[in-house]
Amino acid sequence: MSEPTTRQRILDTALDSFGTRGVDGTSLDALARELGLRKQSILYHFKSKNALFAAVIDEAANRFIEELDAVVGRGDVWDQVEGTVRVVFRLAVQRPALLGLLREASRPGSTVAVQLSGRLEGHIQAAQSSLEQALNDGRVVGDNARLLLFSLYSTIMGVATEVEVLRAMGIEPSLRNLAERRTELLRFLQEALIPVNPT
Amino acid sequence: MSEPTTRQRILDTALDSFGTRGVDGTSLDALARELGLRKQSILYHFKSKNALFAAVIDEAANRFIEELDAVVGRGDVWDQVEGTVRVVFRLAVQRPALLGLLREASRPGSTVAVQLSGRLEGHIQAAQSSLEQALNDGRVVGDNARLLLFSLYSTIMGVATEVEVLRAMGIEPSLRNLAERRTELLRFLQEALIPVNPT
DNA sequence: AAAGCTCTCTACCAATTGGTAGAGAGCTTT
DNA sequence: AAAGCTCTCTACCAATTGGTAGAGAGCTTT
Repeated sequence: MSEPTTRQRILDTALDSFGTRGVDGTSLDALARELGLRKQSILYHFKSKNALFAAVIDEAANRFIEELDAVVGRGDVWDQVEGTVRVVFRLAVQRPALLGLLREASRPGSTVAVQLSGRLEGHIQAAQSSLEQALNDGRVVGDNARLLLFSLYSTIMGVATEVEVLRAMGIEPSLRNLAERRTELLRFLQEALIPVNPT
Repeated sequence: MSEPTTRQRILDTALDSFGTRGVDGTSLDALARELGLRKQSILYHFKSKNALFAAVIDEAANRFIEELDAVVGRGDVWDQVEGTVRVVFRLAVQRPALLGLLREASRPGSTVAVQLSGRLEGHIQAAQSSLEQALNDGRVVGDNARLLLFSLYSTIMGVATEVEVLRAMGIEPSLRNLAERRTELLRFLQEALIPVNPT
């Protein structure tokens, strides 16, 4: 376990801060303070705040892809959905800022959205064609693979991310009810996806 | 049709700007410029930027409730789901900033989240007990009304809001494919909610 | 007509923002 | 040991931020 480089430390801390307080809500001075550095040292490693943001997005994409690759890609479509839910829920506990950053980056009109989607393109394509196949074989219910994938993404990310909505509904997010939430989500998705009479 | 008051004009413009560029991304000077005023006039009507934000959240809650009341509340659970989808999709076209603001306000750690959820409490309660009833009667499939409502919310808001994700999947959001997206969402939700053999 | 209220303005301000210039410490290469 | 490279620092800076103080125009109430 070698010491992380300063550059890597900056990326890590920036990911957490950007993902929780937002990019606009994070000043370079505050970030540097957190790192025990001066802002000018950050600007040595990244030529501007925007360049840092772009690098953080790449970093987040890498982490996300890394997590997904470990679980998704093998097995039936349903195994893949289940694996994705498992990954996303684990991240919601271990690294909530990562999901927060994805949320920030996918805000309408975001400048880094294109960059991020480029990084995830392969995974999106793979998921889509896997879903397409399952639709043709009748292993999954639906008309349009792309739109179905979009609904799946929205549901999973929303359920894992919208903790304030959860609070508004009188459920304090906790580790104790996390498993229950995940089970209910999986039940919901299974109901939506899996045909009753498999042919 | 009477002239709107300056106060109302500020609320309207602030809602649009906060909802699209974010609160941090909107300076009082920029807002005033858009209104043809000086920032000090805004600060006359609202004692601070934060007070303005709070008022905008209330305004957004009112508009949202108003839209929902016009469609939801009568008919079966499914009619209510369908009505909600219709309302949210209409807003996504006519007033995207309103949905953007809800998104901004429900960010994890948001200070106004409590305020907003207070305003929507009645509606959440009504939806929940309506869903509870339907679960008991077997008109809807599921275990837990609250968590089911949470899944529904996540799916509907996500599908209506995540336009950048849609782009990442190769679908340019347009009015032309909006109807298709809504139909697919409704099909997905129906599959998830409505039992195959109604007893 | 005088007094008061509503509202927008000009004139400022301290703090914070992202960013530049360049010094200098310490290690590595010649 | 000299020269060069990597890295962090101090010293600044112009622009922008949310906000205060208070003048004054115009309408309404007395």
